Amino acid sequence: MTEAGRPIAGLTIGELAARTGCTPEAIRYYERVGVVPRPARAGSGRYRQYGDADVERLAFLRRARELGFSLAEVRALLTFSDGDPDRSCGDVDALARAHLMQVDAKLAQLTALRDALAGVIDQCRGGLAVADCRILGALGGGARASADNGIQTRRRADGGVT
Amino acid sequence: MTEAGRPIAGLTIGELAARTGCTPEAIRYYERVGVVPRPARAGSGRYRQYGDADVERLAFLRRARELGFSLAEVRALLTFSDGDPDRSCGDVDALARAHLMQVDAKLAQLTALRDALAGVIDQCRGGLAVADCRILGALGGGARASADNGIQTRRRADGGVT
DNA sequence: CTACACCTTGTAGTGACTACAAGGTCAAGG
DNA sequence: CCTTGACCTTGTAGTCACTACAAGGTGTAG
Repeated sequence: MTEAGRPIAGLTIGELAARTGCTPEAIRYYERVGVVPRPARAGSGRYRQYGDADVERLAFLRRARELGFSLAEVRALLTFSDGDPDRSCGDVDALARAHLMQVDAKLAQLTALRDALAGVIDQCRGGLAVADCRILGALGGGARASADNGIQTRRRADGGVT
Repeated sequence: MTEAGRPIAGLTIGELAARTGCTPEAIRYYERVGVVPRPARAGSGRYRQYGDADVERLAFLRRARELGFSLAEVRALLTFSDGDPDRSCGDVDALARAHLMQVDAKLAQLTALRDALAGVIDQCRGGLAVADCRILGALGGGARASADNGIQTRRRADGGVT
């Protein structure tokens, strides 16, 4: 790979960081958890030395993270691309599709949240006294209903839409 | 408050949890970080004893969390509603609006992510060899461009769209 | 009296880093 | 040669909002 231009001789972690948009701390973290391999150390000192392959791997990692893949998913993608290059990419496709479904689900949740929040805000003109605030009312108002409903599910599976 | 029905005498943490949809562990956590006050302990034993006000506060907290407010924001909202009830609720309104803007921004990012991911998937028919996989290509392809651009911003402010 | 469900505290783990401390190394300038 | 200062090294602790677990205490029903 890297068909364009001369190969990069030896990068320090800071240079690699600058080229890939990661921080050196993040790169060391990736190394620690085994998502990127431990690089050679320069003969003279003991600084980490990176090359083209590292730049690519890290750029890949960063892009995948930006697309919302978890580090575990990125690890899987990297395993695929590290493996037999003649194998079918069906696994990669499946992972990406599964992730897309998750993103769509999250999008739906977030949209619902947005509308609920906008609705709550819409009821408040901001000029009321706190005692009559519609936002606080809307947020607090459900307690009685819940209590009247009696005991509900514990251990909810939230989905963490934050 | 609780204008409907008789007041609740004394709830254990488990009962409070069931009524508010939290877990007992989460409630103890909220107490530890000071978002909910330390309750009285029953005279007989040393179990936590909760009442109506706690049910309301916790229900409020949970609803606000479900709307994506951080615990810090919930704390602020609770401080407003704990304070002078005659004060204007403009602060509440401002906080909610700021939060809505954050949600909208996240929504935009997530939508862009979705489209990028869908586009990447669209290029792959799943039958290719890994070496030619369009998904891996699309994710890894930017390394050279980035490298050619030279050094970029470090310490990016990500926005964390996950 | 014994089982059992629930409670108590405290600690450690999650994900994906970030922040800091205390020290080592390297290239350039004087 | 020596110093300065930027960068690197390791290791540890902190973030957020919890969850999970361990080891033991309590309350109630049979």
